[in-house]
Amino acid sequence: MHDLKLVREQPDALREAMRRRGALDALAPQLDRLASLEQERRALIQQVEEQKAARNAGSAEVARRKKGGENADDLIAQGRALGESIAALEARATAADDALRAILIELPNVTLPDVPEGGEDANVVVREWGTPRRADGVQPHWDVGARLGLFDLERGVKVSGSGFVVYRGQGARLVRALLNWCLDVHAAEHGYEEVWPPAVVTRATMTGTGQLPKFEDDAYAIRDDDLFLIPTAEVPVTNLYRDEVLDAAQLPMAFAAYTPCFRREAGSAGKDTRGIQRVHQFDKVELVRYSTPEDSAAQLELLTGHAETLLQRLGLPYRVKLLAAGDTGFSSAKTYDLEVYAPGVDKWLEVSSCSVFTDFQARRANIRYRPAPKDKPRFVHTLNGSGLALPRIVAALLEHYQQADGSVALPPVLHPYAGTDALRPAAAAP
RNA sequence: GGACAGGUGGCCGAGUGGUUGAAGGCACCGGUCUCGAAAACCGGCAUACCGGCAACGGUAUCGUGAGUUCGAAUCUCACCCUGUCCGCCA
Repeated sequence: MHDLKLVREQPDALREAMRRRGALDALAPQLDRLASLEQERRALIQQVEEQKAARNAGSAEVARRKKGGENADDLIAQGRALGESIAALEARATAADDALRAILIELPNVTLPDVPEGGEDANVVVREWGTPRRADGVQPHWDVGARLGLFDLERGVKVSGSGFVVYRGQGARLVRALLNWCLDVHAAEHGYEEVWPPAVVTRATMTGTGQLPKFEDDAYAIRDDDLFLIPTAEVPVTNLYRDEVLDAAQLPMAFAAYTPCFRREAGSAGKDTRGIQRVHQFDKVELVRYSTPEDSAAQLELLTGHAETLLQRLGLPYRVKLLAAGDTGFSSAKTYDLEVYAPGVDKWLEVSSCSVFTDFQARRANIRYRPAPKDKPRFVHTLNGSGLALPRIVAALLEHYQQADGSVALPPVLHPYAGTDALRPAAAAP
């Protein structure tokens, strides 16, 4: 959500930001409307407040006269007339305000200056790590998974429908191992507080981080209770401090949270869905940071580095992509995607997305901090990034570490967590 | 799910239709006093929006939303939340 002041004082900046996202054509009518609604709203508010002031003065006079035993019928009649006029004006002001907010809440964030303009084609690979394994002769992960009995796609469909996976045996253990290892590294080495939040949240919470109202179709909803299954731990964790004022000394704050993530993936049917590349429920450890505005750019680099550390320790070759404005998410001001190379499917798989949201989410969720004891509260900057998102990490491990004998070696960091140094064919699952 | 009680400023707490944005206390800030501190005393101490260069003026806010009224923290309705008891339960 943007500041109304930006709408009024720098309409060109807002327009330029939308142009850089390639969204100006689509949003130009709304931007024009925004300007006129803003003026209308202000004019109406002035009239309403003027009349309310008159009514308040009249009411005070009624009180004074009644105390003195005088008649006040004329003033009461006058007040009644004012009341009707106020109600009419107020209805118009509310309508203008609602229309204004409806547009404002669906405008994406302004990207930072160093974000390239344009769409997906303008994304920039800023660095690469490791040497991708040659794709020749590498089995895709779904074949490996089936052969080793790591997951059961058919029965996932039976139980929950298309897009749901059952991990089994060593596969289930691997998922648990990865999650525990990720959390341990972030909590013990990177200074994150571990949190275990609810996976079901209210409409207000979903709105705070920007999932609603625009993307309601993407979320699983529990309609009887107006609750939603979270698409990422970002949602409950960023909303932890909604409507609060933090002390400057508390910043930056850093949280690491594991949750299952639920996404309807409406509109992406058939797109990279083979195997476990895109599923409706997956597991992810999410990093969330709150910082001062001055510090947030540096915090994004720090956060991205924390996610990269994990990929390096897993020995998975990856690249870091700075997303162009048009490919940057609705709430984000700047995003790095981390992609690991999966030789079995011969693709770069997105396993982490690290973003700074500037004050966009903080404004929606009303998360502020006080720079110094006497200062006025300011909005914090929020950030988050995956560290890491699982199914694709599992896929990349199965493909990158495939051995000639049909087994899959595991990187040393996982041995104590997985209870083994490799995944080997076991007795076939029934 | 049922019954009762309750939600007032950073905290506690008064207030059942008319100078109540809201008594009083605590906390906090400034000052007097003091060598210094404590105590005591004096003063200050919410947020958002609108207008204004500013001084300042106005409007709104007593869980949330709607309603009654010239006027609502106070009355009505709905909803949310908290506590206690009962029921159910991993």
